[in-house]
Amino acid sequence: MQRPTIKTIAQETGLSIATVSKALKHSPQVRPETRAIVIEAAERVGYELNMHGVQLRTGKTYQVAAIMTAPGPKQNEWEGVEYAQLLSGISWALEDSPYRVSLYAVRNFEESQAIIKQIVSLKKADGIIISGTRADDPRIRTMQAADFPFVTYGTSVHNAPHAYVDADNEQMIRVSMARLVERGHRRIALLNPLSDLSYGITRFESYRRALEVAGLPFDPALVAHGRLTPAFGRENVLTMSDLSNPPTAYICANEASALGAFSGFHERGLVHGRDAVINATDDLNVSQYFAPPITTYYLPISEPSSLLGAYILRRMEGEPPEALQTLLMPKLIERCDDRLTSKR
Amino acid sequence: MQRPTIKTIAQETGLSIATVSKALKHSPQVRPETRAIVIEAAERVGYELNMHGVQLRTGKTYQVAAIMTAPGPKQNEWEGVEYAQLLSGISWALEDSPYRVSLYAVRNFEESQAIIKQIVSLKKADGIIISGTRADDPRIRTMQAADFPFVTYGTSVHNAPHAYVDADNEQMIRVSMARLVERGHRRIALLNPLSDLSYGITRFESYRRALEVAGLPFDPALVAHGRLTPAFGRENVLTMSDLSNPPTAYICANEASALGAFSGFHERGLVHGRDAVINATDDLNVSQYFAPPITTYYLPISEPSSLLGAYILRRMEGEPPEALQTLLMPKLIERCDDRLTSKR
DNA sequence: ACAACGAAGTTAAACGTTTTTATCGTCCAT
DNA sequence: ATGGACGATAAAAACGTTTAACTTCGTTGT
Repeated sequence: MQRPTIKTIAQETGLSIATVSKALKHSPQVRPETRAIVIEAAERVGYELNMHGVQLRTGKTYQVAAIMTAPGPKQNEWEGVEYAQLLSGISWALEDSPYRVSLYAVRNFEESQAIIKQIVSLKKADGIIISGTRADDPRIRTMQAADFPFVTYGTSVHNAPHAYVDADNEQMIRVSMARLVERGHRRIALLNPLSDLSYGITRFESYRRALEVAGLPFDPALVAHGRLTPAFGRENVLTMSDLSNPPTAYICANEASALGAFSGFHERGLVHGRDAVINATDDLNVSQYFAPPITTYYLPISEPSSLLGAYILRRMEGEPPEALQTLLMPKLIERCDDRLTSKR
Repeated sequence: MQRPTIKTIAQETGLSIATVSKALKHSPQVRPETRAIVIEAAERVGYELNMHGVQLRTGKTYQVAAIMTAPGPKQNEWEGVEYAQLLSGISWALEDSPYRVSLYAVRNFEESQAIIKQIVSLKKADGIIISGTRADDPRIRTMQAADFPFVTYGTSVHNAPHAYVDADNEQMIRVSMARLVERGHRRIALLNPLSDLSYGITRFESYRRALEVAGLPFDPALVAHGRLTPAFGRENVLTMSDLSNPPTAYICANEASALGAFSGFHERGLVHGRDAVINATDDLNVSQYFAPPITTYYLPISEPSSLLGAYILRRMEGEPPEALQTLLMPKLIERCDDRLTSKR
């Protein structure tokens, strides 16, 4: 029992394989009645398109490469956990298309660069989705130079525009800073991602501007850049709370570092709401389970992920990238008043 | 500038494409000198094997399907986050092979069943990796019936043996129960995964046996089955702590439910170490950042994930499944003494 | 009435491999 | 010298699809 091919249908209907092929893809060159016959026969024999034939003939792979930068296997840290939901969101967005998600796990930026060059030059996929963009990202230049469809999770500044999805980090920090200032905070710490990441820069710049607007001085001791692990959050709370003039609020870039910040509070005997508060950016809705629950800017990760999937499809169809750019504003969820109960 | 093929090399060397093909795959039918010439030419023209040709010819896909059961896009909960690390571990294990990880995100068990049937019957992959196994898992029967290579993350009881990797849940619960009993606990709650999951059953049975060994009564009110979200942990602490005879220890099946349990403690004003303690199974090393840090049975997820990758490769090579079965014992990390400071 | 045309199919080539079968020397035993 | 065996390479077919080029036939305009 061989798997049926278009040849099977051709024999079944007495037509040629060319006509069968055209009928199945709704070519206008074949009469509706003929098409009906073909479709009927296809269903009867249980025909399913064999992608390998298509791929060889057309050169298309029907694969979307998702590049996932995760820490090395030795390094077990709570980092990059949101990738799971990101990937399923993308996968679902491609569900009704012939495309599949092909996963490329890389350890660092250099590896992702190498993988992307390979995918582009060897056409191992029809489209690429990357995250962790830098302001001037060489991977983006590679893909643009080859006119290769791609979407980034995160913005960048390039001469040629590209498709992207991102949280609106500028607005988020601006709103968040204004809110804290309004609640009496004068020393606000920023726990930021690595400074070469595009959104790290955006957040930092927005932070500085917010300070200026509020007429507050900038103190470099209140800003940390690093990999957003719990360890990072913890260590920075430990050092910053030892300052002669410690911060009364910490803005954490994700929930992992916020959890670590709590751990630092516990170590130092700091009480959330009395000595200082923690705000976070959250995409897994986990900070509602912190003790106490904290105020977060919540962007359900399903939103950007399904957009990423939709955008890569449209890019592969040839749609210009200008129309495929979205900044999503996270929703403020106030779980704390965030005013300090006793002035330090 | 076309991409070079074996035809290019054939012209370059004056040999036939058949000889070139054989030379490149180290067939003994070709003289070493001839092979050297071929290899040299291949490198000179920058030849790379075109997978589409071999896929069509051989019928192999060089894809490993990873089935990932994640909650629907609407449902943003901290669940399944360990998939990210699981997937990268698998991806890295396949790195030096020609195989790639193809991702299939499904919403529930039924969907995963349908997808697997499709992959098997349409040969959309050469191997499958699944998780969330049930004691008697219809997906496993599907794959076994078709003699399709697969590895499961989680055990099952089937007449025919299959390749699997899992944590040693039986031992883990046994050790963990004995340790708590030794520290004076008489009312121990079990926050368990859904009862149709194989490891849920294993854990539950081990729990009951441990109670018997310790001479303690079984109280159904101290056992909960459910999706291991923070909400699950929280709600069960809330209801169980309201019992007239509440538990003094909670064994949580993962770190998400442990976090939720802490949230429940906070809500009820319970103090960890005084009123009750929480133990957890951890694979992301995150419970060290809880306040206070708790005792966990830690299995770095990189271990099972790289085994999964290695095993699926060996299964696809035809190795019998009996040799590809591993139970990993998590490491006990005591971050608390777990004796209650004041008898309730 | 006839060239030109268009609609609807067919033929055949092509994509890049692998693999079965055929060819051609060379060497050895008889 | 002749036949057979063997080692190394070549020729050709095949995997399933798409598509350019061609055929056929009925219709249309002059």
